[in-house]
Amino acid sequence: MIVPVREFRPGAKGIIFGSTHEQTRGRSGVARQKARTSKADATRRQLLDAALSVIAAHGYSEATVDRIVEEAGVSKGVAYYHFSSKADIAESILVEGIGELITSFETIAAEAPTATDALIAMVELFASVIFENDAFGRFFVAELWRPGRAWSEAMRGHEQRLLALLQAQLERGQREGTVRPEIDAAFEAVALVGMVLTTTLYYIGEGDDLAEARSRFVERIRDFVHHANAVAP
Amino acid sequence: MIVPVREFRPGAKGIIFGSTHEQTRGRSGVARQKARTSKADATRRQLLDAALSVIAAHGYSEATVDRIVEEAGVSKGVAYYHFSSKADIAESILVEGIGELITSFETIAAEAPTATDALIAMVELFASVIFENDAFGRFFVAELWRPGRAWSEAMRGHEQRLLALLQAQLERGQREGTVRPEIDAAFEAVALVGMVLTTTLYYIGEGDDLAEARSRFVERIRDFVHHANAVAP
Amino acid sequence: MIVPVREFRPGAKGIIFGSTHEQTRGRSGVARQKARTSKADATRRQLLDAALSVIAAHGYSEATVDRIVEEAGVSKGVAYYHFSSKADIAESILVEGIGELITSFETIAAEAPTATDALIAMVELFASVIFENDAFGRFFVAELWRPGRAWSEAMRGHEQRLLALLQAQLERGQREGTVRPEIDAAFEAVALVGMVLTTTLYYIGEGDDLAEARSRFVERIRDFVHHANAVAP
Amino acid sequence: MIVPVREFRPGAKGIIFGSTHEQTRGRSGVARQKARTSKADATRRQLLDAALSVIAAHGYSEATVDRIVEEAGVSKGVAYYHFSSKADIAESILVEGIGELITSFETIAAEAPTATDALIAMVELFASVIFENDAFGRFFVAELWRPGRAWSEAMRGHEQRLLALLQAQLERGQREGTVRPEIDAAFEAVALVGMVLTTTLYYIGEGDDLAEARSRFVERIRDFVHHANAVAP
DNA sequence: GATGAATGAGGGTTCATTCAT
DNA sequence: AATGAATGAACCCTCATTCAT
Repeated sequence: MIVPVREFRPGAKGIIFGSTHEQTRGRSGVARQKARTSKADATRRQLLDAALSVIAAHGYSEATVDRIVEEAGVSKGVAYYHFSSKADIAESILVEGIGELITSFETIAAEAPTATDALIAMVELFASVIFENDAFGRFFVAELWRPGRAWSEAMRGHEQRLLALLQAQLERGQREGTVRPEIDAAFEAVALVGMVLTTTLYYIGEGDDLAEARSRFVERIRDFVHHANAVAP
Repeated sequence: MIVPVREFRPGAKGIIFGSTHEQTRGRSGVARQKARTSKADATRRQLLDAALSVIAAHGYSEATVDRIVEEAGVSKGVAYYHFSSKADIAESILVEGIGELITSFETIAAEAPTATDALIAMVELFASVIFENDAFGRFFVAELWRPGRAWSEAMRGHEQRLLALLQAQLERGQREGTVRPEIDAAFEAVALVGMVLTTTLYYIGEGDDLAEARSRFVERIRDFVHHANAVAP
Repeated sequence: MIVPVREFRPGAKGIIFGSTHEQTRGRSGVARQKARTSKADATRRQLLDAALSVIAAHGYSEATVDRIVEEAGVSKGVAYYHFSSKADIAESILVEGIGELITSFETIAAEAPTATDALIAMVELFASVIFENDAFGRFFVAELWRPGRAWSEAMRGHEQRLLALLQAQLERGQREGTVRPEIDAAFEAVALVGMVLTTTLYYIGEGDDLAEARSRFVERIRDFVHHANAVAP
Repeated sequence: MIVPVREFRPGAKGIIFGSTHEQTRGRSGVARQKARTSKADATRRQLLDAALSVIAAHGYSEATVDRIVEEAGVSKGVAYYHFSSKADIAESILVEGIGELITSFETIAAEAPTATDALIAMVELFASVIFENDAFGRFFVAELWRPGRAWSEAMRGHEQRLLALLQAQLERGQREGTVRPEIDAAFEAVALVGMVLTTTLYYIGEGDDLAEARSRFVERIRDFVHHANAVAP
């Protein structure tokens, strides 16, 4: 019995769920203000959105600040008013995005009746999110294993928490007797993330009819994960 | 009964199997000559090796030609004598590396008695290769899904062939009744590549005792793949 | 009766008449702005002036951007902020310079009472301009017949208009009965430009006392042109 | 009465008259040999021909040694065996070409019955030569007034001799009473060269039917020169 | 808060020239 | 005589970042 994924969705906000404003406080020059004006906030959000689309299209290194501010329709100066560097912009995107994922995973973990339900819901949510925001997905894969990337501790921590949440459910499943005991939960968590990410992007890249493809895709991921992990009936 | 993977290995040479020289002829300015001197060939190989290590450490964009030639111990000019651009160097690495993988996969496909044997051998070989040459693996993951990458048709073709070889064995397995019929072979092939790549790099990154870790790792990949695909007994 | 050339001179400004700023708007990255700040405009002009002097001294190919910005006393970056390339800088000079010549020629054409007056005034003005700004003259000759030059359509168009203005007066002269009817006006226009350019530069190169030399020189050009074209009395 | 130009033509040889080998001795490494082998000579000639065509097409600065040796079908090493530098190659072309012109002019000067005959013959020959070898003509114009050009004394000397030969005939014409006494012979010589060069190239550039255009063209040059210089009847 | 002109280090690439073979 | 691999100085251009206004 699968927990309906939709219910786990937090109120729409943030990068990956298409929010329009507010949320994580950066460490930028504006952070000291108790309440940012909505104008400033809108500018910040515009910059993040523009940055995400530019980075998704060309990769982090090839994305230039010029291009980002042009896409955002603001001047170059503001970018450096709201963020301390180009890396700061990019990391904000990643941290916010993964943060949302973590929040959702935590909700799922807390509410799902069984480990199996939780795992399937997590994988499905993950895949859906990437499917609907491939810009973020593309950036995520590229950075996750990019050699020499220099994101902060915060970023590393976020990655670890995301993996830990999956790993925890796998271990819970082993205790519940629904996940094969010989499985290495840490290994499996990485495998899941890698697989979801790569297959999703592959599918999107195919240029199929997305609406139709998505449900088939989620079905496949679910099936794959199920068989890979489930104790034989 | 598993076909011993080792026997499929072609004579050690080339990028990913640690060759020392010779092999694929590039399309560089020098390519028209019938037989490059071994000296020139050595220089070319030095450049490729140096480039691979630099790119693996810092990523393609951050890798500078200056750094590559310094590592190779040659002048900047030769790099452009042997290759037409920085991208050409990088692509040569990728194409040669994937080319070797393809060759090995083809051998496996031709010799393995069953689809299951072939699949396991392929995945095992793939994982082993990445495990032993993480520089190549790192470059491969980074480029495979990098947004806006501009490798040539040749590169695209190589990727497709690699996936096709896996897909073919999955389909063969379905015909042989050992791979679940509801599986989408194309989807599965992508999932396998993504999973092997990401988990391998994760493992290497952990900094464990590699020698020991490797056999456990290969075991896990094999187990995962088996359960995900095999028809329940 | 010769129309006094001086009266045709438009208000002194621009490249060839020694202006200090403003005027033609380039098609550079900054061009979309409604009104550049005078500071930015000054920088742009400094770059053009510096470029002209460097190019005049060493030729386009030998002129380096480094040298130009050094001469202009600005950083390398601004050069590319105001212009899209080295070629763009050079072409701006040419286009602005020829543009001024065209404007003057048009004024002369409109005001001169006879074709003969117009022709003499044009040639005299042309020679004077080159005489006083040999940097521009040198660049002009070099580029006008340089093989493989790749200036834009705008540049080609300007050349054509300049020649057309001369040609029109020659034809007018033929109608007025003061220019020999057997003359090919198009051919003659080219001959005039080539001759003025080459002889002027030759004279300047001689290093004579310029002030004195100039009037003798203009006299000779005028005499030469007169005899070459005039209907015998 | 015009001296038939054709008779002044020296036996076909050299750059501009389409010779096949031999002639001016360079200061290259081969110069000490009393008699170059015909093989070496052929190579040298191939290089000069290739260089001329490349330079004519792209200009001196844009012409690369690589391109020249490729066009000549020889290796890069030989180029530096036969010539000391790229500039040496280019200058050899210029010096040989102008040298032939000088020789022809001297013949004309010695044989023409009157200054008028000589002048017309010279201009006609000059125009014909450029007309038939526009590669040389293009190179000549480009270099003659190129700022910062650094050809040797030999080159300067050749230019001076060419001008001097024209100037001498103009002065002879003044003594003979056929050239207007008020003309400055030195000035006029420069004007003639500049005009012939520029109009010829203009004509060639037009892409007209060359065969037909040429005679009309020569006629115009002759007419122009005649009227510009001749004492009114 | 916001602008856009300015900076300058450094990147990829070209090319005349040299030299071992 | 000839080859072609190798050198390295320079060149054009990019771009993250700063700062006066």
